[in-house]
Amino acid sequence: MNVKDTVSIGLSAAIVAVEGEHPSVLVVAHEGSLDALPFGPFDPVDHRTLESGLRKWVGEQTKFDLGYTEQLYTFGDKGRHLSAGSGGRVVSVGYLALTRQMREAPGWRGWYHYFPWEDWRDAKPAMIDSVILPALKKFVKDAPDSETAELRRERVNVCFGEGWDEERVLERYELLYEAGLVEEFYRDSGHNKNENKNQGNKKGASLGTPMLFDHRRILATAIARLRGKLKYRPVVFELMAPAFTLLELQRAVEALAGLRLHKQNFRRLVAEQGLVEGTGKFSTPARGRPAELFRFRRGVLRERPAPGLRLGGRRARSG
Amino acid sequence: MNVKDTVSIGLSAAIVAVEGEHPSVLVVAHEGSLDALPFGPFDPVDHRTLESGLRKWVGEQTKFDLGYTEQLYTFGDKGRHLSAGSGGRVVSVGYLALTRQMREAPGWRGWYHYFPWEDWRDAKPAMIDSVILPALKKFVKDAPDSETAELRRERVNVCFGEGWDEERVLERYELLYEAGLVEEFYRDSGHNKNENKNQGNKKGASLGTPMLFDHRRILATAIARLRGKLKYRPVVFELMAPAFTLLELQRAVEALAGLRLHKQNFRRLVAEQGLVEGTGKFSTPARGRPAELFRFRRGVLRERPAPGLRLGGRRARSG
DNA sequence: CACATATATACTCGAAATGAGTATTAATGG
DNA sequence: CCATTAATACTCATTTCGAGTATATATGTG
Repeated sequence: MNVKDTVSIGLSAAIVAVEGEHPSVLVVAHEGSLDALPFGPFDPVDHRTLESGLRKWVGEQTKFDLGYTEQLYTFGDKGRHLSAGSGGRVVSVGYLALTRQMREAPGWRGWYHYFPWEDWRDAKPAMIDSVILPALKKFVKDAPDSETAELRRERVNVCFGEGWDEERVLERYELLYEAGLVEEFYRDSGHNKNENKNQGNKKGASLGTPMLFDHRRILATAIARLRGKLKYRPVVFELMAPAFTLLELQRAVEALAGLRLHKQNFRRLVAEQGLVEGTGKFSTPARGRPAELFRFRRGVLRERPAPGLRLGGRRARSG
Repeated sequence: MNVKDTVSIGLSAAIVAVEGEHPSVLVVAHEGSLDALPFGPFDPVDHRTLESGLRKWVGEQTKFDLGYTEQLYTFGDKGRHLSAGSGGRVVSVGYLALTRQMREAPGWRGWYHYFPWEDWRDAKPAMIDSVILPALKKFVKDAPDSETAELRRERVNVCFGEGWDEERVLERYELLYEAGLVEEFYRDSGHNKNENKNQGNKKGASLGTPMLFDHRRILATAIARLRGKLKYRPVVFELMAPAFTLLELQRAVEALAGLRLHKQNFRRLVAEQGLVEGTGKFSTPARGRPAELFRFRRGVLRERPAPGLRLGGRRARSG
């Protein structure tokens, strides 16, 4: 068997935590100073399942125990993984993992560094109108034929047009990739950045912080999945301390969704869903009225078919 | 490199079509006469992406054009997939694929053969009360400790208790598997069926038709995913002929969801969403008033963020 | 032809969920 | 006492949903 015919399997994990208003992902330092997700090869001899292989590698590299984990997607695109010329084909399986222990591990980095266009909490990110849309317009115009142009136009509209859908993180990243707006595109294709006409950014700087291999794509998948899951599964609580105020809970959800929510309605929702129960204790804030501390009510899982926080209320800051 | 160290990648597909009221999946005959999903190797040299590899061999083997495809899950469990003595490890990537051409290919089989408890269109399947729930009650009672019992009770309630959630196909299958109610459990564990006390079915017959390896699990994943997707993505149309009546569309959705829908509301929904447009032509039924033929409006994709058929209306037959 | 049958299509109506407020209360620091 | 910060209570119009009733248009039968 030729080395070039072999397939090896890479396992990568997007390990997510939220500290206050900042959703973060654990990254490891790497060659070329590129951020990378903790990853390693799957060893068919040592590892009984894909997930146990992942846990082993992550444990060795980060000293972290993974709690909740979920398989995301398996990527096998030619040319998307290799930068060094080692030859064999790599198929990579991505995982999402949630944890609340953030400790003082040095590797945590806010995920909006990698996806600055995904944070709409304060306002629509200016870069969308100033950089992204003009460049994508060019991408549509430069399509080889009118059919491709129409397809591209539709994608641009779905991804960045009217009605922001916070779940389409992956679709947006893929579109930006294909349009040559993220660094990884040039690395993967071997083209020089300045050759590309679609380049919307004059200075040659790409959008967001790039990552090693296809790790940014995996992270995009993780964020998309997590944002979707929030709505019908009480996953936020995996990221919260055992006791929290309702505002802290709301801030965490907002951080993950990249949106502001209507405070009163958020509370109504949480109360009606029976997701939490009061502890009788209260927060001691520096200023302002103390809020009651709540804990997650495990019972919901028994009662409700789909307990989650269907967001919806996209609103300007009101509290 | 030792042969035993190599990993090969298998691609399996749940290829789904709907004929009238019957949702079907393409299965291939196999050793031991067990039904199996079509399975093909991923070729790292020929195939640019996993999905293109899938399309290629499905096209070669079945002469079918896949429309919509979606990756489901990647399994790598040791011993769970025996690659006929060749020794190497197989990691299998499962896909859901939709097609409308059913032709006279012999391999189509209704998916409720494999999951008879999932079809609630006529009524709640009697086997749930007569066989499943008693057996699961026993499964709860036989738990090694009270904590496990409580967990099992919760799962039973979520899966088969009040409020049927048609999307939990995989959860239900996994529960039945663990409770020893499906054939695959005995095959995988090597236990004799009659040893098991949890066996709720006196005759020793298991629930539903078993499949090769973990293919029934993959199919359960496919059905669950498809049922979920129906609600926010216009995937049904991938399964419909180019022109169809609204009742045909409704029947197809009902077949997939395993539920009856309220006819008038279904029409209202379809109309409001702008999912279809009339063709001006009419059906010519044997009896009854002819219905207008509709076609899918591709434009929705441009206009709506999440066009789908959020079902909801679980109702007795009314038309 | 009248009529049973099967289906399509239109319209109604109350209940619940949603989105966006206003108003009031409880704490703190100066 | 008052400005600030946040919690909490309550209101209200709009939309969506579930479940009907009513009527229209075809066929084939006695």
